[in-house]
Amino acid sequence: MALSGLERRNRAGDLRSEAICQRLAAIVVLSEAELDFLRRVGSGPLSLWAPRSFVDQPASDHPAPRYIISGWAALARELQDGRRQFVQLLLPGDALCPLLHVRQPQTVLCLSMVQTVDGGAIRLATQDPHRFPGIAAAVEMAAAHDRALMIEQVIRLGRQTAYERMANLFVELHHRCSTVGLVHGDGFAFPLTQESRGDLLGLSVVHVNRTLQMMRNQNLIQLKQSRLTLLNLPALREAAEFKPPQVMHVGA
Amino acid sequence: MALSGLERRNRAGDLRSEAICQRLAAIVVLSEAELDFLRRVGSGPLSLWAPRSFVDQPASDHPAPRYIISGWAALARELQDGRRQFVQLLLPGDALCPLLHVRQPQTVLCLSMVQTVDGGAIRLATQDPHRFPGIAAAVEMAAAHDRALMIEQVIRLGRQTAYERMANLFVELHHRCSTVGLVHGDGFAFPLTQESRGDLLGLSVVHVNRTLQMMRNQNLIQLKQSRLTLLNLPALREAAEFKPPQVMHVGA
DNA sequence: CGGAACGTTGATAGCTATCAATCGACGTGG
DNA sequence: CCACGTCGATTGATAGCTATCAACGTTCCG
Repeated sequence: MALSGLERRNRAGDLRSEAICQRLAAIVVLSEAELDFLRRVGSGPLSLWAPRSFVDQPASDHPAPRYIISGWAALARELQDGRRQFVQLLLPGDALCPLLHVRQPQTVLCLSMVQTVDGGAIRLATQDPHRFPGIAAAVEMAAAHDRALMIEQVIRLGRQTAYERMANLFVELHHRCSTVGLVHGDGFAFPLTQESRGDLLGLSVVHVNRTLQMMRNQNLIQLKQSRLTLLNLPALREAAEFKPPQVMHVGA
Repeated sequence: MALSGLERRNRAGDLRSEAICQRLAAIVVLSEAELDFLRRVGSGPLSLWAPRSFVDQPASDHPAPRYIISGWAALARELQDGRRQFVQLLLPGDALCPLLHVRQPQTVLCLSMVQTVDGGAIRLATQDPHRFPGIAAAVEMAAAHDRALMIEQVIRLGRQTAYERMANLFVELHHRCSTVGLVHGDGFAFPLTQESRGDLLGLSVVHVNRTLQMMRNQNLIQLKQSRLTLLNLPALREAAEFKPPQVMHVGA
């Protein structure tokens, strides 16, 4: 069937904004007008980054945030002797502006092909809470949610064993992917190499591999062709001691 | 000399708010009116917590933040089997509202006697950026600064050795204490037991002790009677690979 | 076919945890 | 005043988790 130019644009925007809409709508109920607004964000110009590329930091002190439409990235830090640590993973629907306001030697590294859209409009919406109460609240709470996830990362690295860390990570990612509609049958695309997983969990590549084998042998997971399936979510949750951070709904 | 009631109140407020004023003024230049405003915050009612006590979480979804006037606390998380991890330390001048908007099993544990004041007025000031541009900007950037410190915590726990972690922590604390005027001659009050240090750095008590001995034997630090002195700050910085996160000054 | 990237496996070393015991400081009650 | 218990710091011995080194297999691609 034929679509007018406007309809096609909106359709494309729909698809592109899907992750953003789902992420924010999972936090606060958004009005139809607000969803429309977010869909228009998705019809703006796209940016593309190749796997392994670094997202260049804008020179401006107050850059507009960008939002990930598809693909995975990581906020990474490298030590002088080459050791590397990922601070957090950035998934579709997440904002890509982690260095805001502070100068620190972090970089944003793309782990797969990454598509982003400019989030300047979303920032403007947050500054007009009268017109976009839902968006304003959701963006604020999404930041609190991200903070809660960083706390999880601290717990993992500080007090959990390799096995627990990995289980915890898998459950967290399942939850996050599920929020933005990327999970199908408890499986989801998982574009991390074992080296990346090591950098995220503070482990060596070799140990990542061995821990993974253990979970495979216990029939807890299946991982092939960059697709991770959690075969026994309850057991993984138990081992991980992971509870998804629950955002509280704010009145007014 | 005699002081009027008002003057005395302001003097007391002065002293009490000192950490808050210094913390925020270190980020953004504050006008005299804004400093006065913060001093009045300090003359409000105090709350006291004993060492080892937990700060009870307010039932409200949107509680007013509290600010630490004196003493140290920690945002802590306990695992089911008793393992404990501190996520971040809370020092004088820091806001004491780390669980905002998200339900997670964290607690705030006082590591020494802690005095706080109600920060409701400060939150109101941040919502009136026209009247208090400096305070609004400073509070926002202080949050970004806290986030940068949590990133440091991730790096420590993920990729640094016990020795590096401890050096990094000491340098960070020196920097933070220095910002709020608590450092005298490269030494500052350090109310953490070795167990607390372990919970913060993801180490066992025994290993904390041994690492500490090593640093003592190298004449890098001196720690007695709950007072930590950094004898060789450059060497510690080198070992820690710590760069204090620099807040960027935002235009308008 | 060669090479690069990634995954896998074995052997070894090393860092850190755990267990246990001792010591000093402190406060309390007899 | 002293015995006692508690808390924190310290030390030694041992175990265990994880890193490192090295080699090999697999897949993919030019």
